[in-house]
Amino acid sequence: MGGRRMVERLKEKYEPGEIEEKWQRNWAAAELFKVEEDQDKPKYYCLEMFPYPSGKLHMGHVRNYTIGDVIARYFTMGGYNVLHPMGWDSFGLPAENAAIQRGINPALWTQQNIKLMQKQLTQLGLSYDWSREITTSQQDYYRWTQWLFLQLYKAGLAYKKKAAVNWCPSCQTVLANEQVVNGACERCDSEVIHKDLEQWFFKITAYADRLLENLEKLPGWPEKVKLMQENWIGRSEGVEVGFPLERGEGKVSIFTTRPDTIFGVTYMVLAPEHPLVEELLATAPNRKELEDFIGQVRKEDDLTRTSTETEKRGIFTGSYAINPLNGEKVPIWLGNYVLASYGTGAVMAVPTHDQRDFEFAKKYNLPLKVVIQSPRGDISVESMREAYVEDGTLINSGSFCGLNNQEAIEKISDFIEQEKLGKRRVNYKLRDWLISRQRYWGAPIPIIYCEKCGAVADENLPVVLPENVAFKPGGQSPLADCDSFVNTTCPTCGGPAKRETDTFDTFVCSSWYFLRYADPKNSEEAFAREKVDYWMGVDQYIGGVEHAILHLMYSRFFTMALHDLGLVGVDEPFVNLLTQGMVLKDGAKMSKSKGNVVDPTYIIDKYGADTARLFILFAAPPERDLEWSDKAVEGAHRFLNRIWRLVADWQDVLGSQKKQKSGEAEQELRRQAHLALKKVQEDLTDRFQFNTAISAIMELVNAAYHYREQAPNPDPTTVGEVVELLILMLAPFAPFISEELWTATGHEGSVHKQAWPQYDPAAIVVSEVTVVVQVNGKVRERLAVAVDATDAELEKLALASPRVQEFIGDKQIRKVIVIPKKLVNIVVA
RNA sequence: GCCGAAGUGGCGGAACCGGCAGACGCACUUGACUCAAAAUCAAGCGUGGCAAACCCACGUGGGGGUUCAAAUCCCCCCUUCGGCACCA
Repeated sequence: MGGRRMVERLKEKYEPGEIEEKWQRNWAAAELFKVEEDQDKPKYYCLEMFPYPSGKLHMGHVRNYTIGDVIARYFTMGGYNVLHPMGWDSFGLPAENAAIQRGINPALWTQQNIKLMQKQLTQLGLSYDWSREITTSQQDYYRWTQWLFLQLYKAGLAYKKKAAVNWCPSCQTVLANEQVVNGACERCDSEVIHKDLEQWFFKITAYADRLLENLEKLPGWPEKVKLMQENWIGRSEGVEVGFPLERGEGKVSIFTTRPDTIFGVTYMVLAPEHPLVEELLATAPNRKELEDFIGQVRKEDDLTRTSTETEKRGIFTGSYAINPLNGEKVPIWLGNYVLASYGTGAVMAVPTHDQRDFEFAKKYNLPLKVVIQSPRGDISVESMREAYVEDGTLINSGSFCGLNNQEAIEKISDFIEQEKLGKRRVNYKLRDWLISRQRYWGAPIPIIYCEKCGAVADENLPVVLPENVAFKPGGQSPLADCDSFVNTTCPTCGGPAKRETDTFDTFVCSSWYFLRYADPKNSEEAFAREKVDYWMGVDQYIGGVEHAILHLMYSRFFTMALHDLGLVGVDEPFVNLLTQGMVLKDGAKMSKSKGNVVDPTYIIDKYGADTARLFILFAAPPERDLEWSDKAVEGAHRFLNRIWRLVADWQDVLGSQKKQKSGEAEQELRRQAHLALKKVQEDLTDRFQFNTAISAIMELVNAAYHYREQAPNPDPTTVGEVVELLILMLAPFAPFISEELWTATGHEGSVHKQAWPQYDPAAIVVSEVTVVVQVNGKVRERLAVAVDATDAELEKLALASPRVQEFIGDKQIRKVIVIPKKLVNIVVA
């Protein structure tokens, strides 16, 4: 405990506005939260997902950053060297829209917004090391985004190809699969259409297996998020089998996870986009009908096309293939329910054991053949109402008859491979990540197209985004029209060449920002490996669950790829992940359109940041959704007032030299303080239960008020210790008032640089406990008993109670269960 | 349709490994202070029974089960939220 010095009296009233502004200034001047690598302390990297600088902080941000701040401050007090940075994910459409609609320069608009938000974050009392601030739209950052892209490009992990891609007509750009939600753009909700375009991709599928397997190495991630990623990657094992065409040389390759049902194939279905279709059309007698069908299906939008609700439709092509396992002739159909983009774009159809095939076969009167019999033996074509998809025994399957179908999957796969009919294959739902965007406000893709040399990497970085461009209301990217940008020379041959005019998806920028924080000012390289290796991985990452797939999977991919290139030591970026719940008002997410938005600035102005923080931490556990309540905010404010008055009241006692007797009341108060400390510590260490930690502090304050009532002459030693502990444990939650009270109680230095206090186990010890006595499981008596009472003594005491005897009456005692220090249960019959 | 999470007072929530259900806060009621109100302090506050209780019964979405003992474990069902959605 530091020495006390004479201090000014605290004002009677708690006035957060004044003190919060004062400490904002003092902390900034003292660079209180600046960190450097330090080999003598354990490091702790605490990170919250950085925001898009919209210019206005919303409650979701407040919650996200408050949670992170409590963790950062708690670990700092716990002796860790804590990295707690903040920055801006500042490329993106809103800046460009502002330019188009209001003629504002996007860079300037972004810069202004950043200023506004910085101020709001500072007001919240967040302990960021602002010297590490990064802005993804600035050259000193995006040149390294470009550089990292080139490293992936050279490693064969970035490529350009023509493909049917998602196009948002409103945003006027392509989208990654992950950005399409129910057939609509995740940003603006417009219906997404398909376009055949040449686009840049990252080969994330090369990491599909690792992204999946590594999930097991992430025990600190919520199961929910891991499951979502697992489903998104969508790994399935099966075999790819070639069905030779009846006429001609070709064959139709299909992918199936159910090779055990291959003897039950009665037809096959191709996607209308399948490359073989054109060939089949040439010889088809019903060519016109087929073309009509294809035209119809292709016209349908994605949502209808892929909905389970949509009726399955198909048409026979007139051609046949041969089932290579039994030589049967199999008609080839086209169908709207087969996806060109998954597997081979063609399926074998087993209507008896696949529900989709069953429905299709029933509709078009295609034959059915049972090849798996249920253990009850009741499966027959005649009695079937739906496909039989359970396990069973193989029938009608040549030499494989009699096998259990699970075994048959292996045996038939082996056979297919031996006979070279096909081979085992793993398929993924995951597609490569489409990273190019037809927008202006993003990092330019550093590629130059030369007529002689083709696509050439531009190593002369940064490729600067030109500032003076014309924004047109049409919504098209102005980069393509910017001649001074487009026209350049080829780095290889020096001849005339043109630049790529697409920019990166902003998710590319945010896939490595956590690495840059380790070395944010480096102008020679993206980051020094030793600095990144010191700070990585992120010990605690905090953000909204809406990034469960997008940002969190892209960042994992990036980290793995950079690890393989030898640029970073870790291959997983985030060790522990906390996904915080939403902030609701009237049961719904706060949104402008619903008119239920509560402005954080308004709350801070009215009650102070400490109140806002305390409310948001207290109202619900962090993972759960939080319902906003004006009344509960006032409750949080009332609590801080209560602490303020207590300390103000006791200021005289603290300064007093008078020794008072330390009696039972003092001992009890001390016990409460150390109990609270233990509870807060446990709640912050094991799991981030801020709500119960705060309730423990509230109980301590209640106990202190109780003591004040009881003891007209409070003991300065006890009061001093209790107040000191109270302020220390409040510090991570409500940093401003804690700092003010810390100073006002005569301490030197910042409360936020103090070591977390250790609770005194001796202070917590009690001599007596209350033991509950039950008769047949119902509580009938409570006894005050010595803590060290033996089981036998407890039983004796319980039976001696007249009340207990009353309930036992003349019944026989069957059993007595004794749980030391807790309970005695007497079982009677 | 499939996968996952959650259902506890008037409300937000607590209850760690099966051991006193409802901590803490909000709302509400009462008392003190005040001419009065607000603020503050103190006390009460699951439902039903009773004049009342320190008494009794019931009570953690519903139904069953395991156990001396279940909010907690098992089975079935209902509701809400989230994710995926013809992935062969």
